[in-house]
Amino acid sequence: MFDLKAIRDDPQAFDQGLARRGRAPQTPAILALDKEWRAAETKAQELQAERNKLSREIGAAKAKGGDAADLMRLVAESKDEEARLGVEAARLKGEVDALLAGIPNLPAADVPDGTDEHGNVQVRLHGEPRRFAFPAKDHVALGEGLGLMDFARAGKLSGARFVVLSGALAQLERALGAFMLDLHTREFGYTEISPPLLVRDETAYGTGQLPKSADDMFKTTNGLWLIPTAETPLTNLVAGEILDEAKLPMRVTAWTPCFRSEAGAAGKDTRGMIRQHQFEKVELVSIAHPDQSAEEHERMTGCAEEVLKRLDLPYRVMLLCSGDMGAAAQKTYDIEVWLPGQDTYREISSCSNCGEYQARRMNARFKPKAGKGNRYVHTLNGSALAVGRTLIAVLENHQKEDGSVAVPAALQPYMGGLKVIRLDG
RNA sequence: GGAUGGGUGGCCGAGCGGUUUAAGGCACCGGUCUUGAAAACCGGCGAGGGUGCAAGCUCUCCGUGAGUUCGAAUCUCACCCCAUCCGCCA
Repeated sequence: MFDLKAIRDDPQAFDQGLARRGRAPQTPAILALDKEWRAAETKAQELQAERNKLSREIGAAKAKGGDAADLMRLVAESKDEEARLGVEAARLKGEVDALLAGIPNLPAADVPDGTDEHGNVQVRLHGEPRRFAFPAKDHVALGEGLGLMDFARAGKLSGARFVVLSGALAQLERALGAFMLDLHTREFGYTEISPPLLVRDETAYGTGQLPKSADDMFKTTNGLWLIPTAETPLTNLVAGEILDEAKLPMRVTAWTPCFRSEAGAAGKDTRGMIRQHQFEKVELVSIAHPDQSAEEHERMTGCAEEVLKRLDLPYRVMLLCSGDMGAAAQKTYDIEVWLPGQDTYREISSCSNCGEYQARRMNARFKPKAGKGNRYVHTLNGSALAVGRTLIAVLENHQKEDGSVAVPAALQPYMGGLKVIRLDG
């Protein structure tokens, strides 16, 4: 959502921002509707003011035991017109709001221009792409080879894009989630949250999944949405609230399943665990002061990177270009992990600063110590990390020629001291 | 799922058809007093919008949405949420 006043003040800047995202100018339509709405609103309010005044006079007359029939007739005369204008104003405002709600966030100034992922810029590289003296297997070959990753049975239970993990791989998934949570809570000051996995329309709207991405989510028969990411419940924790400035930044984390219908991804990443309807993810969310959100964004990205460092996984950090960012983001870093089985880097985390885009939709504000009024907070979210894809990365990067997999030292305490996952267990 | 009681500003809480312009308190801000602080006292203090250069004027908001009325926080209906009890249940 956007500040209508800012759009009125500088429509050019707004459309230029949209152009960077490859969007057509929106302000002519917005401002035309806005003008109509304000005209209707002003007229309706004038009639309301008049009616309020007359009603007070009626009250006063009746209190004195007088006759108010003339005044009451006067009110009745303008009633239809007032109602008509009121409905008209509400309709126009609804149109403006609907238009604004569908527009993506404007890119931050330091986001590179571009139309797709080819415009992204590498900002950091950590480690070297791993090479083996033997042909690298992908996670499917490794997992199935170990007898611990079963797509056939998952298909029997649930269909495509599901997996059954067992034994040491099920344990590895649990170890990864627990390790990540411990890192973020103990070393980076995040508060662990166990949120609902089903949310209402308003909640999905607040973070921007609705109205645009309804097709990407699963809906229950009683109208709730299965969360596509813990960003949704975590960010909405502060919806409708006026926070104490001293409490910022508020940092929360959760390890949850995520559910995605992958409606537009037919044929993409159909092999293996890369793209599933259900996966686990540890999410970081910060509710930050507007002056500190850029700094918080860097910090959050660093927290996600730390997970990869401790698991000894090579990665690079990409600054997304204007055309490749999600709708809510004003700036996004993707972290891509090296996958030897695919001989490429694949996204394993996405850390975004959403500025006040989500805060406006959620009506999440804080009371500044200095100055008057309330200000919108900035919201940030980042995966740290996507557990399913981290599991893939561990398998592929720590594989050995015989198909066994070394457990990174950081995870061994979470696996009962297990050092190597091998065929016989 | 059934019954009952509730949802009022940042928080607590009164109000249950017309000076509500939402009492009172807490918190917060400014001031007096003080070496400083506390206490006490005085004053200020909800949000969003329209209009205007501005001072100001004005509209909306008491869970949400409809309705009754000249006039609704207050009455009616539906829905949502919370609490308690009962039922069911991991």
